[in-house]
Amino acid sequence: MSNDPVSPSTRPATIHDVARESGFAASTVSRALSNPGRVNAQTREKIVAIARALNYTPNTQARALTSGQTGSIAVLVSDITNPFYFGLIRGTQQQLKAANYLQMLVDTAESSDSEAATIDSLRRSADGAILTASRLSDQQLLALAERMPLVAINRHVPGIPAVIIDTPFGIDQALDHLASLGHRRITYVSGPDMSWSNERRWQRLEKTAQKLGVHPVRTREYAPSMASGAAAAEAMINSESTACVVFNDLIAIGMLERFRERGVRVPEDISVVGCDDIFGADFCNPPLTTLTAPIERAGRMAVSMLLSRLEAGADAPPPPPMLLPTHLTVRKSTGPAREH
Amino acid sequence: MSNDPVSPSTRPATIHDVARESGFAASTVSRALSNPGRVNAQTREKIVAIARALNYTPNTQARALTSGQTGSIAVLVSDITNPFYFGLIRGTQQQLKAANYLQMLVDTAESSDSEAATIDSLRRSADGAILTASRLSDQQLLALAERMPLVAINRHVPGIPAVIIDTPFGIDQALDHLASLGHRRITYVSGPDMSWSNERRWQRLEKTAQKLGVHPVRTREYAPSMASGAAAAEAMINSESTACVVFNDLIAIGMLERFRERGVRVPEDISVVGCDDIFGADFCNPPLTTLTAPIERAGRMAVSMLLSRLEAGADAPPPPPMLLPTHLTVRKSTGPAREH
DNA sequence: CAATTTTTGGCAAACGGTTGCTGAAAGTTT
DNA sequence: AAACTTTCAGCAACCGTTTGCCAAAAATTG
Repeated sequence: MSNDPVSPSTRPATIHDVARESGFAASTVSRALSNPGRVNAQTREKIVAIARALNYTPNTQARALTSGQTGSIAVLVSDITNPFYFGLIRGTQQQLKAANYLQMLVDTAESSDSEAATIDSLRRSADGAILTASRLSDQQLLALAERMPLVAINRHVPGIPAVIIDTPFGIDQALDHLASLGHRRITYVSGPDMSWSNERRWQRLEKTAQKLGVHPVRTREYAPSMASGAAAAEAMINSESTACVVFNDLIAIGMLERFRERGVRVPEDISVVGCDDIFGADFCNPPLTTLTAPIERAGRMAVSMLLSRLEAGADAPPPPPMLLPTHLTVRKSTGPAREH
Repeated sequence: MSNDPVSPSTRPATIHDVARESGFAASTVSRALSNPGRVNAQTREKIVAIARALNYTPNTQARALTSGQTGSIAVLVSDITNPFYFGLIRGTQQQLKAANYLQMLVDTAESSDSEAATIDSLRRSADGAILTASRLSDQQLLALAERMPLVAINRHVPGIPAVIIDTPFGIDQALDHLASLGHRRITYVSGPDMSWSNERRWQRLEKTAQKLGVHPVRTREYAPSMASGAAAAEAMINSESTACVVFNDLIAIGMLERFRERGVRVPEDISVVGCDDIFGADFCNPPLTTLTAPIERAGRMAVSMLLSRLEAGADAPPPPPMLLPTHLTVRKSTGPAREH
């Protein structure tokens, strides 16, 4: 091949260049490229050939202006620091790429005011948004959903399409597991009070524990970071529980570290169950027994849901929330309860 | 407050709505909002007030059409599966957000053909791009750089602005460390042959090892994943080296796992040094001695570099590559060489 | 107070596409 | 062969901004 795959550094060819070169009108070129049935096969062929030769790429901005379609989806995460989101982002990225959409990654780390404002400014640049762990109120969320197609992850608000990882379902398995190992007093190491998932997990734990004749205890809230695992570990040491279920793996792994520093053996002295099965849960020390969540799959589902919603139009009835099951993955951080 | 922060579900206000409401022309509104000096202070105030009341958000697409500025930057990663990139993405995200840019995250997982094509289609939707571990040839990269502002990470091509994590510098420290522990034969566990960083690391290791009177050995290439760590570990076991420096932490952690399964003790039998210090390197078992790279900082730097390049204009001379130092973080995976 | 300069706001033409409408050409039916 | 239908391509308006140019108004100067 003598000619470069990359043309000289002139400005990109427009639809008008293709029109001039081919002798057809711009409108015909437009239709030839995006509305195949609307134009003679021969004409289309000719136009397509010329477009390719000119290395023509439609300008997404301009297209968005009339069609209203931007070809990109915003993915909002509340804290890009949390590895849980990595799986999610990976999932959304895969699916978006497959559907030829672009992913706009946005970190909303701030107050809910800024979150609403951010989304609002995005409304023009994205065809829809995927919200993970949104801090918006139900009303804010609903108001937003009227203005822009939305899918929420791990958040249930009636009327808003959602993908929900059914960790409570896994909680039952975790409690069965712990109860059968002889644990009679189990602490739930709580995540942020504002977190919807956190509340759900605790409620399920409380209920199921009572059924199993196990005594449930709840800690104060801890930020979802490894660092706060240290404090949580101390709290566990001072408690009388022999096992804990932790809001997420990040805190759990932090606790493991602290336990080792303090000479507390896991699982001989204390059993630990995490939630999510993030990257690292399998190779930490000891490997963490955890509720494996299909994180990537959740990301992919959310995208599919959003995309099919875009096709269906906003007036279509919102689909029911999609529940993704979790399962307990037993590793080395759980064992028989210690004797008193 | 009686009125919602979110207006009713009508379509968003345009500049014309603001114009009509305020009695000024659209052009004046435009100038009032984006070209402060060009308009009377009072008029501006009035317009700003009305714009706010109408909850007006400029349409980025339309703006991009005339101004040529999209307000977003593309970040290309070759494999979003690799946690190394998370740090990077986090860094770019932070800096972009601070500068009020949007991040378009793109996974180029494929052949270099598709990479070039992807970037080309992005040219219209982004003001610039950050390339991490690009598989493009030097020429392709240079051609691309003519058409769109670029910053490369960990890739040096003369004429292309770059941020380079100076791992080779750290390699020296690692070798000093290992040599002083009595290791006399050190294996470099190689990453992908095509990787620029991989080549640099090996060359430095080879050179420095010889200076220190240590015998350097190089393995075949391994894919940068935990899974390939198993094979790499086997290779180490069958070799006569007592220590290894591994292309990256991902492989290294995979090796650690395998060593444990095989009953090989780290660091008693074999010492392992990783590269990058990714999430997890501190809590794996044993915690990994590694070359800590300022990953997030690299992301931030790349963004700053790109942004200042956008301001300076493409004709400004390309800045020299920015070298970011690494340092050895000693944890528990390295120890005295075993006796023969 | 006339002449000149500076401010300030409006008109209209882009930017690069899409799309409703129109009419010519071609094909079909009687 | 006339009447009717379908296919196909072009015209022109429009999407929401920005910006060059112009003129009215205001401020400055002589």
